[in-house]
Parts: sequence; structure tokens; C-alpha cells
Amino acid sequence: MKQETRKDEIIKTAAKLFKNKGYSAVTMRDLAKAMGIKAASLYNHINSKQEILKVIIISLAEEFTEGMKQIKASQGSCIDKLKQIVKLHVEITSKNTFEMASLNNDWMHLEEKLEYYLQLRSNYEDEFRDILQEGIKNNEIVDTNVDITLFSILSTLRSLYLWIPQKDDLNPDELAKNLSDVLINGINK
Amino acid sequence: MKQETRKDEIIKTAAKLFKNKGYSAVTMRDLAKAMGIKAASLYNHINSKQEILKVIIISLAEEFTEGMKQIKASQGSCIDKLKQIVKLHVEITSKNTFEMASLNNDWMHLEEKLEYYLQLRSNYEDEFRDILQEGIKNNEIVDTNVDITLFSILSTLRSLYLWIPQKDDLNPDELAKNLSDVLINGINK
DNA sequence: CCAATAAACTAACAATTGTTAGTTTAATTT
DNA sequence: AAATTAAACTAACAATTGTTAGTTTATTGG
Repeated sequence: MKQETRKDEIIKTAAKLFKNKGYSAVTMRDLAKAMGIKAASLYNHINSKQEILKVIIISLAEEFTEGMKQIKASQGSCIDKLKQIVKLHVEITSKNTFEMASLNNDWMHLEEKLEYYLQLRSNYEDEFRDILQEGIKNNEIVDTNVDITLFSILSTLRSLYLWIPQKDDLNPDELAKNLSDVLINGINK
Repeated sequence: MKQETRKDEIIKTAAKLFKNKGYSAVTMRDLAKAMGIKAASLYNHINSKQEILKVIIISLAEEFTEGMKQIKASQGSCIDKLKQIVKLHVEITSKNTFEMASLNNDWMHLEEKLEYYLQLRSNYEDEFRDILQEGIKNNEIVDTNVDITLFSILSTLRSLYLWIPQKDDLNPDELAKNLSDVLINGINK
């Protein structure tokens, strides 16, 4: 476990502020105040405001990409892979609630890395859709509109960052299990 | 049908810009350029940037509140009420995709009206939860964690604004039906 | 103890922000 | 034709923005 640098602290603090007000509404002076230093001092550690956003978003996006790659390579049924995806989201989100807010809401303010980010996201969605589609082919998953299903599940998973911090008593494994239940089996009795 | 004033046009255009970049990142000069006029001219029609956001968000929030009131007063099973809620979201979102983005992402920049908005939202969630809870009591709905269920359904409904504009061929009634299906019955075969 | 490094500081910059004041132009009403 | 109104304009403001330059202070390794 690498020890945390000052730069890491700044990025973590920035993510916290970004979650509350969004990237654009947070000034370098806000960030400096939250760190207990002056704005100019931030630049001993980071190159620009942009860079902070880039680090937050891209590292998370790559973590999801890597997770999906593992799941795709795994054996097991499609329903099983789906459960793994839910678990992936719950785990990453539990450890990065603030950062997930930026991933969801501030990605459009990426500049040079915007295209790369969109590529990662698009690929992720494609692989997710493939899993659902194979599930339908295998008669594991009911044959409704795939895009609606994908949209619905992804919406829930992407909103986890809003919900997890409210329940700090929460066991990630249990949440993943309950969530998979609701998403896969619905609520009908 | 009241005819559209210049103020309405400005607000509609603002909502469009807010959806793409968020409230804070859109300047009055951006908005003016999109309207084909100079920034100062906007102030012949509106009082402040704040006011634009307030109009967009509060009117929508009140529309949801009114819709929920109707549903609550209606007869029928809880599953039926749930379907009505889905329909309510699909209908409002179809007609207000840009505005829904602000409702979801820019509410924290409300100032005087922030508290009022939070009150409306909190009441809405409470009434939604009540319906789910009664469904469980009546054996209509499976007895899992109510909060997870509420969170999951609401996440999907709140994300509709991202999804609906992509599918402009879309029939709102059909989407509502398909979506109810996925949310209520899940995807398991 | 000295040198080097890390990390803070003050002061300032050029650009951009929301907004106001006062004026001009075009359309509508009297 | 004159008067009123709606809606644009130019010019400017005070505050805030991200960032740079140059300097001081504290900590660490030789």
C-alpha cells in the first residue's frame, strides 16, 4: 500500500467538494481553504484544476474497464456475470463515493481526455449489452427490449454513489446481494 | 395554450445549455449567444441567472408533486399505482428532457428556493415509499428491503432524461409499459 | 552544520463573471 | 403623426476566476 502524498490529499479533497457543488462551481480558493492553505500553494503539487478532474475520472473509468474485462473472461452463466457486475459497482462505489459523483456528473468538463473517456464508457456499455443479449439467447433472461433493460440496470448502478454514503453501516456484499435480487427478480410477488 | 413569451424562449434555451454543461459552467454570454443577442439584453426579460434556474426546477418539482397527489388519491392496487408513477415520470420527462437535467443535477445551486425544493423532494420520496410499503403489507410486492427497492426504481426514473432523447421515435406509453415490466418483474426467466 | 528539498507564503496578472445604466431602434397603439 | 412600448444595443463596473513569479520557512539526508 503506497503511502498517501500531498497530491493525493488534494485530489481526495477536491472530489469531496466536486460532489457537493460540481466541478465548475468549485474554485481553487475553495479547494485551498478546505486544505487549510492558500490557492497558489496548490500548484506546488498539481499542474491545473483540469488535471485534478482528469485523475479522478480516468482512473475510475479504467478501474471499471478492468473489472468488466475480468467478468467477461470468467466462466459461469450470464445471470452470474450480471451479479458480478453489480458487485463491481458496489465495491468501486463504496470505496470512491466522492469520485463517483465526478465520474457521473463532471465528465463533460474533461478536455483532452474527453474522447478517451467516452470511448471507455461506450465500450463498457457494449460489453454489458453483450452479456444481456447472450442471456436472452440462452433463455436465462426474459426477452424484453435489451436497451431498456440495460438502461434501467445501469441507471441504478450509476446512482449508487448517492445512496451508499447514507447507509454507512452497510455491508457491501449484502447490498450487492439485495440489489442483484431486485434487479434480476423484480418486486412482483 | 398561452403563447410563448421571449422570457419563455430564454428559459428553454437556458435549460438546453444547462443540460450540456451544468448551470455553473453556462455564462450569461453563452446564453445570449445561443439566443442571438447580447448578454445585457437578457435582462430586459429576466431578473437574474438564478431566476432562470428557479423557474426551471421549481415548476417541474411541483408538477411531480401534483402528479403524486393524484396517484395517491386514485383507487387500485399498489402495483397499479406504481405503474402510474412510471407513467408520470415518462410523460413529464418526455416533454421536458432539458429541464429534467437541471432538476437532477443543478438543484444545489438554488438559493432561496433550495429548502423548498428539498422539502418537495423529500415528501415525494416518502409518498413513494408508502406505496411500496403498503404493497408489501398487501402481499402484492415481495418483502425485500424497501429502501433498496425505492432507490433502484427512482434511480431509473430519474435517469430517463438521459435516455429518452436518444430514441426520438419513441412512444411514451410503450416506454412506460416496457419500463414497468422490467422494474416490476425483473429480467429473470 | 550545511545543502537540498518540500511546501508553504505574498503579490499580482489577465481574463471572465453577473449585472447595471443609459441609449437606440423598431413595432404597435392612440 | 405622435406617443408608447418592447427589445435590442454599447460601455462599463466590481468581483471573482485560474494561474504565475518570486520568496520564505521547515524538514531531511549527507
